[in-house]
Amino acid sequence: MNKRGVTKQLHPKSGEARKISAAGGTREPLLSVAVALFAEKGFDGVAVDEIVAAAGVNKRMVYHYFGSKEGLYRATLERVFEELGHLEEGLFALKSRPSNPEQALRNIVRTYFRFLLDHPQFVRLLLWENLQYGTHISQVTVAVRKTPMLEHLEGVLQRGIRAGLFRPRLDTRLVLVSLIGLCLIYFSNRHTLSWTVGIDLSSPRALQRAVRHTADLLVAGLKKERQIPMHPEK
Amino acid sequence: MNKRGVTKQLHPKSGEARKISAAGGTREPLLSVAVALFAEKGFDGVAVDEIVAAAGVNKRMVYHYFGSKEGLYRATLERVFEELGHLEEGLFALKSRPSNPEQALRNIVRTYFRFLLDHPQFVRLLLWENLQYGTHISQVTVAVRKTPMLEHLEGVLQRGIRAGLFRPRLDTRLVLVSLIGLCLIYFSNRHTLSWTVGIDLSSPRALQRAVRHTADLLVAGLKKERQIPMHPEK
Amino acid sequence: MNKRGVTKQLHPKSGEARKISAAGGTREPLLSVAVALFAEKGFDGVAVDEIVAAAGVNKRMVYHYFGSKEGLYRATLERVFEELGHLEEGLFALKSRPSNPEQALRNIVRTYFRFLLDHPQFVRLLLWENLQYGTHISQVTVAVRKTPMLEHLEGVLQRGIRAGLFRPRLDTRLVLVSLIGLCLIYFSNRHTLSWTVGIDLSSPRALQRAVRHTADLLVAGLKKERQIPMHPEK
Amino acid sequence: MNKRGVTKQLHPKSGEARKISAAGGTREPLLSVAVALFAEKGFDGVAVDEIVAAAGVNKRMVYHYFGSKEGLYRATLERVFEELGHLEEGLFALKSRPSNPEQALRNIVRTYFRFLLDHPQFVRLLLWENLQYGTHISQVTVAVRKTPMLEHLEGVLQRGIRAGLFRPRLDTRLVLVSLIGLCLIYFSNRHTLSWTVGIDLSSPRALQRAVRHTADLLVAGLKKERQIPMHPEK
DNA sequence: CATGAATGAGCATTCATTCAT
DNA sequence: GATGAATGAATGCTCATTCAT
Repeated sequence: MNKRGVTKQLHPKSGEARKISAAGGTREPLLSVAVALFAEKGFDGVAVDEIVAAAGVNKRMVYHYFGSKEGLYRATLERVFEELGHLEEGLFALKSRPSNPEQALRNIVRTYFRFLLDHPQFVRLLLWENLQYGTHISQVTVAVRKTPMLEHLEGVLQRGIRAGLFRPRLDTRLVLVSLIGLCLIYFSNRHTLSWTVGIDLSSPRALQRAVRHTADLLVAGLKKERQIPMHPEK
Repeated sequence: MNKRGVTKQLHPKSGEARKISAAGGTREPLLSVAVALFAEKGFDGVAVDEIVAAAGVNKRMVYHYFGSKEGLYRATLERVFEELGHLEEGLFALKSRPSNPEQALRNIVRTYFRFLLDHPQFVRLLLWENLQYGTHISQVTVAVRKTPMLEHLEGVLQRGIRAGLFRPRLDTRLVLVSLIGLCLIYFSNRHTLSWTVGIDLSSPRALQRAVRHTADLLVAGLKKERQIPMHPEK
Repeated sequence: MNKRGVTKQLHPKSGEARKISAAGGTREPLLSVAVALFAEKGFDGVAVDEIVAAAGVNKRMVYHYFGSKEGLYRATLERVFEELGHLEEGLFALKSRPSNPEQALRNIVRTYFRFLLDHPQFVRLLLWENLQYGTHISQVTVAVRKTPMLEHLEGVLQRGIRAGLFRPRLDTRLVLVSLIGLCLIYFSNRHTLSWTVGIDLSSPRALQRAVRHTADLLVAGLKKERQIPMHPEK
Repeated sequence: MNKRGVTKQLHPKSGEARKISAAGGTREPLLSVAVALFAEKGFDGVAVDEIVAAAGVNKRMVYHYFGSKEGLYRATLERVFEELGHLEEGLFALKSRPSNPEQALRNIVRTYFRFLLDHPQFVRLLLWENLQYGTHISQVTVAVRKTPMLEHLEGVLQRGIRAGLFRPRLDTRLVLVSLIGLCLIYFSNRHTLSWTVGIDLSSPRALQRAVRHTADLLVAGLKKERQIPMHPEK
């Protein structure tokens, strides 16, 4: 009762040994390939066929495990956003090593840079998602979670303020946004910046300079002005 | 990038007839619709059919004028970057000349925020492009040009440094990157920030606070430290 | 900008001459093939690929002309229901040849049988449609039209009633339903009838007997009872 | 319908309980669901996934018990035709025995109408089958059997003929076909008739009228003509 | 008996592009 | 310059069926 009377041929693969997946290894390959490809080309830029081909998996499995291309994409976001845990780990290292507020702030900057550098797929998926108005990520429960960085930063700022080092009345969330913006820009706009601003960040040295510059800027930017009031600015 | 590498733009051929039909032709509607759609959905997210339908133009015209979908996309980038050029020149020539360095810097921040707010299509196209590693924009001659803002900022910084207000040895390009990052983050990552940081920028008030915060941070961040070294930190 | 970098090959057909369709003959082949296939297998039983293959037409054309498989199906219904016009023609022949009511009725039965016999695709599509609760046909404007047969039958019945031949108070519509039922059953249930009732209608002779039987039954069924009780007539 | 969360009831496993669970096993749910779905949408219109989801049964069971989708379909036909057999026997054994031929005939019509009304699934499966040229039913042994109604009708007709009430030389099989056609048309073509003839049978009253009309027509149609040949027709 | 994972072919539909006029 | 018809290769998704356990 095949639609057009085509005689069904037996699965030709039944003879050969299955390649890698011994027991149930098709979900994982799919997911890890999806992470790579979606990060690289975005949701619209990737074909399901591409993914299954790269994963060496039957196309049907995407729908078996994830329901749809979008389901797979959501699973991808979920998986990658768990990497924020890595940022937490870096954070833990920061916390356990108590330092003065300025050093703590510099450490945060370094940690952020390192995280962005180490997780390019996270960075790119984040940017794709924002360009799509967060449509998909809003359906991923894992992602909707305040970053622990906020709490940490709050502590650092408070200490700095109490020590008379930082300006009072700092809004921690705005500071964090600025911090993120200062770091992320080097990754999110790398390509256009290299033309319009003439800066290239492919070399480790250039990156190091950027980190130092960023930390200097941020630290100074939060500090209390202790100028001997001689210039009537402001 | 073209299927067969054909570059083909036939462009204004028959000299005299072009001037007239340029106004009410089909090239213009195509281009302005393309700007809107490509900005909204990215290159892969838009179908040529969508564009021609919205422009009320025959599909063939895309290939007539632009050679390919990608050609149209490049023309889109070119168009938008051109507009940017005019805008920038106008903005800085008039606005920020007569103030002291700090005010000038604050002006730049305000201007940048306003620009990002007023030109979401430009912002989005820029972000799409970066996610595609600048593949398309590298073929657009117009775009490969230093932003006039760099020169303007250079002037402001120099004046500030000479006045003893800003730190010496500032790398203008890094400062500009920071400036852009500080402003752009509110637009490029608006959606994920609202979750992870808990900040929402849809209200004008929130945006105003963000602008002031950003300007404060940047100005302070560039200032010379005048602290009386009396605190035993570190 | 091909998704996977597949090199595009030139249309291999550009060399050969186009088969049949010189100017614009792809809509017609599609439609006539669709009539045959949909009648044969029903909407769900036919693949679009089947249709385009049989019509020797590119698949895209289905969507170009009809929008969807369902659109093509609707066009099919529309086309086939126009064949009801043929029934009208037969009807016209009947009208122009005035006869007594009984003969007129017998003629209608014959006409109906002939129509059903001559338009098997119409019959089958009618049945498929009814099994789908008339979902598709309700969207075809042409079809929603009272059959002219109703009017004709009304005339015949009235004449018969006035002549004292037929029973008064006959509901023309119910009579028409019965007429249709009496004829259609030989076509709609041919296959199961051959088993459960043991009747086969493949031979012309068997069909002829069925027609006579049906006409006899119907004519007698409408007649006034004139029985003089108890008299052995004839 | 559930993608991964198939409801999976684990069934009574422990050996001895099996004899009992034969009654409430997985074959039965499959079959009864199949009857409903195949009747509703036809063979091509139903997906195996649909059936197993509705039955809450693992897909494999279809192939375990029935070998294929078509096997399940055949089992469906078998099941429904079996029920029909029991029903018919009961119906005619009891109901129509003690009446005079005319009343017996009217009883048959009423009974048939009621049967069609009460067993829409049977009716629809019959129609689907006919549209597929009886391909599947020909492989169902149970179904290939003369309906007991034929015998019953034969008796009624003979009694009527002997009583001088019905015309002699009536072909019982053709009469049965007419009877079926007269009744079935109201169900098989309900949807198109409502348009072309303008008759609607959704109300019980309309149906009652149809039944009376049909019985009148059939009874009269079989009666001996007793007209006094006095009308100069033709 | 029962299950969930797996399969290859096929599904309706859409893509960017080109042709004839 | 402009149009609508045409094209082949995909697109996301579903099909009936089978495998290992």
